[in-house]
Amino acid sequence: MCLMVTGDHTQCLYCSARVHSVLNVLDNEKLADLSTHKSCSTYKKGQYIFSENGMPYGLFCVNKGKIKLIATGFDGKDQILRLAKEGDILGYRALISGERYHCSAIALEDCSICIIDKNYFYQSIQDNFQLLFEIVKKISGDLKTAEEHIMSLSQKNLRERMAEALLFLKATYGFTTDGQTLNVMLSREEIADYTGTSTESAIRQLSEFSHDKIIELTGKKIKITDLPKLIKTANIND
Amino acid sequence: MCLMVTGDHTQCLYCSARVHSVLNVLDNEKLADLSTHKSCSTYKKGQYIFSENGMPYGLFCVNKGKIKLIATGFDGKDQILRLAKEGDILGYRALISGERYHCSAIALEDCSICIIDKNYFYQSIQDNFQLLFEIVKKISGDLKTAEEHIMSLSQKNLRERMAEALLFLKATYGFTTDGQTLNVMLSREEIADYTGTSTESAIRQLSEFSHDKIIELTGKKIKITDLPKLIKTANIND
DNA sequence: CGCTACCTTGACGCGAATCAAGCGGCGTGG
DNA sequence: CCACGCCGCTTGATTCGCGTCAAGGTAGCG
Repeated sequence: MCLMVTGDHTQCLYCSARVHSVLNVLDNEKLADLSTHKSCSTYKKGQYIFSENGMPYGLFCVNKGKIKLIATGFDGKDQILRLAKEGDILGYRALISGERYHCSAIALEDCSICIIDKNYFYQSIQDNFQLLFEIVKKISGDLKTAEEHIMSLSQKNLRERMAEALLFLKATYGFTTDGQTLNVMLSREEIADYTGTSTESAIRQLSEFSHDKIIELTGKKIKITDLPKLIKTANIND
Repeated sequence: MCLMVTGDHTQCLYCSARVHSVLNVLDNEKLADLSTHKSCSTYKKGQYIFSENGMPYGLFCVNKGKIKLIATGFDGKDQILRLAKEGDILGYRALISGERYHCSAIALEDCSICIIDKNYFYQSIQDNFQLLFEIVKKISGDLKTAEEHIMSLSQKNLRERMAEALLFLKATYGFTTDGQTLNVMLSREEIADYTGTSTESAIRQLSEFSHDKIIELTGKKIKITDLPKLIKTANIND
């Protein structure tokens, strides 16, 4: 049987993001049932999907669009903690641990997102070892990423961290069709918020990379012209 | 029936650390069975329990002692990522995600630790939703802690981070019987490795706290004499 | 009793934050 | 259609926190 992936995301079975999702471990029958326990929304660029300190009421499942997860410091400066794209789930950490959100999710571009009912989700993971196991692996990956970020922030200088940040963006969103340009448009401030620096320093570092012929900058587009040199600059050991 | 907690940790049923462990969700029968699928070891202070890049062969379960989890930077400087104590499990992240260890575990003092067979562990989490769920909650907590650490490193100055570090040690290991002295002895270098600074700067900051009458230093003992002021210094929002 | 590992303090220099000012693009309203 | 204003980008000047280097003290251990 050939699966009809029509892109009708109200029907999980036909969701275009299905193959990239941890929910793909569910069989067709369960996916069809899932569709009856969720609602769909769209979010404009810049809109909050959920907010720090809010209580989760469901699991977010990204059908389309890019999202940043941020925490805001006491002085108002943001830190980008994670990035998400289609097929990703959001809000699983708070849902699993039964806590409030400790960060906010904001749309980086117009998004289409489904919300799976909380109780249905709890029931699903109890009935389905594979589903919970996939989610644990996801959280484990996030933990590893976070701890690598800790290493980076505590031991590396700005130049190395910025190189890592660009490589992280590449790993997360990939390139556009030209095979060199990062497939995501972030403001300089957002790049700084991931890297853990000021906007001005981020700008200076990017323009230094540009002078070093490692990248090319055109507005918010970033083209990586010398990937080996960028990797070398990042000083990654493992 | 009254449980015999004799402290014989070769029998999980009677392990003194049981009540603090995620494994406590198992019933008596399962705990008894667990004892037949594990081995016990002791580790001297400073000894490696597992190493970065090693393959996990089982789940470590701490019966006694304190442990640091560290990652070593390319310049040889360590970063303390997590701390563990009796009742804690170790090595679950790599085991779940099926990867190599991305950090090393080192005994901060003489330890007694059991190793649960890997395949038995996999079988246990498949047969027992509650066990896996407890472990997910544990990893979720670790992720939250790690992301708070990221915030701290990227936005706070040394004074705030050091205050946070002392509060973290208090939250993890608590006080000794006097109700003020941290129940853990770390070298200045280890404190620096958690805080993300140099040994010299850590020493200077601790001695500044001492002058400010926030703490009292006696060798490696740290007595928190003004907890409210320490909390205020840490600038914690949530 | 001496060696080694850890702790402590001082001096210095650099990386990056901060402050300030000018530029450019885009959307809105006259 | 053009002018205005706002927001993001960029660059320069200045400051300063903290890392690094150096030297000396102290405590524990064989």
